[in-house]
Amino acid sequence: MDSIYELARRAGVAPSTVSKALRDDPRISVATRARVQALASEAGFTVNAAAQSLTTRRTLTIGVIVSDYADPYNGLLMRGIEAAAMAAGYQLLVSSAHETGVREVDIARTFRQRRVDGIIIVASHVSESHEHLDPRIPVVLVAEKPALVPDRPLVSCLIVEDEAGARTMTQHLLTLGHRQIGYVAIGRASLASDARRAGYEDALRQAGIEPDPRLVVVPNRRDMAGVGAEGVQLLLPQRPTAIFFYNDLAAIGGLRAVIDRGLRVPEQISIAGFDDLEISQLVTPPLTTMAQPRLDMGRMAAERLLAMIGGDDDRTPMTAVCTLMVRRSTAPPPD
Amino acid sequence: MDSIYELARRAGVAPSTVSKALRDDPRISVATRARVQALASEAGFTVNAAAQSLTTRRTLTIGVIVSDYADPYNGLLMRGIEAAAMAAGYQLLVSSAHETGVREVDIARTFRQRRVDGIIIVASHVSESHEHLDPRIPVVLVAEKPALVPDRPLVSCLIVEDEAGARTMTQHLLTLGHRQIGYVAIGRASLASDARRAGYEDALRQAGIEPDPRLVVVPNRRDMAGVGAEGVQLLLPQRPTAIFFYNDLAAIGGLRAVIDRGLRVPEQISIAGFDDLEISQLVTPPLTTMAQPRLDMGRMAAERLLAMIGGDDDRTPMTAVCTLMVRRSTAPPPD
DNA sequence: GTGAAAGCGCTAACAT
DNA sequence: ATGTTAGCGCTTTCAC
Repeated sequence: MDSIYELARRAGVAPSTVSKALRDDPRISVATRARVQALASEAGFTVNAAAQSLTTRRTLTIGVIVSDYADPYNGLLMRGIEAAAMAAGYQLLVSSAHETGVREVDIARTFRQRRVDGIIIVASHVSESHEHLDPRIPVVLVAEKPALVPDRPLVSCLIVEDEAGARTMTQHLLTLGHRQIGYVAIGRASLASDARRAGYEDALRQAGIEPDPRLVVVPNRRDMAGVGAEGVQLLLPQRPTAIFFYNDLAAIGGLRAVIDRGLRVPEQISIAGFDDLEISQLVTPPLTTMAQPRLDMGRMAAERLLAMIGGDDDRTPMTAVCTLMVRRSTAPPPD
Repeated sequence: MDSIYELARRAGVAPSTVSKALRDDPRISVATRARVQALASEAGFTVNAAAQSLTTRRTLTIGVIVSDYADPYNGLLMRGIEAAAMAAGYQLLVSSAHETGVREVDIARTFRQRRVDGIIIVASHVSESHEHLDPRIPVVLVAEKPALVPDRPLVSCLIVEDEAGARTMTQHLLTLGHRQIGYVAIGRASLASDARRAGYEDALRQAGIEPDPRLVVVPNRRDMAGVGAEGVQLLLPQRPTAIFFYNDLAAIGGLRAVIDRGLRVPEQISIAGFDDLEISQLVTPPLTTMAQPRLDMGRMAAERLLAMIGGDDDRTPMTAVCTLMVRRSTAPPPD
């Protein structure tokens, strides 16, 4: 029993009738629909999706490229994407672009081969991957810079307000009285890191402070916690009273390093991050950070993609608004 | 250009020749193989996976059921699974069983419908899900109790040494001199939590201490950090000098709660977890915990599944050995 | 070394 | 309300 023909035989109807009945097509009488469905579930029969999509030309599959499964930033995003996708009857084919640059091309190729109905690229330093993608299928880029998003049909993006968020955070630190504020960027080319730095410098200038380039460091370490630790090491000689890190993971690594040097947070030095990971409110002291509505972002991305799959081509970038979460890692500077 | 027929026409050969050429079948001359492949990549052509799997009866797809994308426990596991799967040319169709119990049936159904070649169920309190699965396709259960794993063909499992790990951890605390050791379990039925409790009690008995039921608490909160916090609240009146938590997330929540009550860790109270999440070495103080080789576990699970897909039916449970990571959250009790 | 033909399991027109 | 037929795009015998 693994085709509709067999079921049709058993039910004493035509295959096409079974096909329709199984999809609850109203052209089939309620009675036979029920009968066929009962027979199917009794026999544990499910239509073969491959055969189905061969005729319908839709796979009901969304390809998701995620930077790394182990990056806690992605979790809620995935949850949001899945929620919206599932609600619309779509499944997720997931691939991570973890490290390996080469692999992106492969991912793109597999997605093509599988004829996914659309693609979501999450939080990538993977920006180039969409260049390998089939231009006929819709793509949504999450947390990508508009500058990197080609303005072409079926390509949409969701922007995080990095610059504005960083400005807000820096203003928070300025308001507390800090004047020596460091920024820890990340090494590999990251427009998000650049944008956050721009917001940081902008806030300083608005406050009449000329940004001191020695207060901006770009660690070489590849892991985020390492970036934070190295950032602290590079920055401490400049005697900052507050350090703003590219993201929470770096901030938590930095926090660890600062504490290990015997400094007290926030009494002697303030620490701030960006992202608001679930863990950030649990570290000691709880981290002041900019929250990103990641669950909603995932949902928005998936919904936009579904709209594009449905034929809509609204490409206006979506925007995720960040919210300042003031916790205990920031306080006025020591006198 | 979206079928092999068109390509065949352009190449001036038969479709079946293209089919073979594209798969590098040695029966086709090197010359035509090269020509066809060149033509294909030039035209951006890829074979339709649906059509392909309709004939071959393989989808090269592994269905993965993961408890929750946002659970940091799963990240490395997924990474391991993907690494092994990709290496063998398989893709991952991922679904989370986040909360909603009902959904498992749906996931099972979609996996059936899509004819995935095998299924990996990760870290589930989702244990019943395999009951809905097609008995003809291989399944690997990760971090499941053998007791819950039906002994039937094509069902394999990877066991975490919960009891032994918990015993080791408790012995560590005993060795430090603790006598009043609390255990924070989790509310929802969890054999892992039960097993860890058993190991904990066993170690106590071995040390000549009769386990005190009042030192074991089962919080009601649903989120892990909340479980930890509530556990602390329930346990503190019993004046434990050390608390062993079901897992790291709970331990970190508990750590937060203990510190918020003005207690110093580890000077006044020791804290221990289980799992060794990436974050656990970054909290303050860094957490003493049992490490699970999660990356390898993922890899092992996938490799076993691939073996089963390949026809092997070795069902002997695989075992993940845990390692004690002594960090700064544990120390001798105060006098 | 290459080709012709049948069939994988389904859906979509088009009958009836 | 149901049945017939012709594909969807591929692989697989089996011929040549």
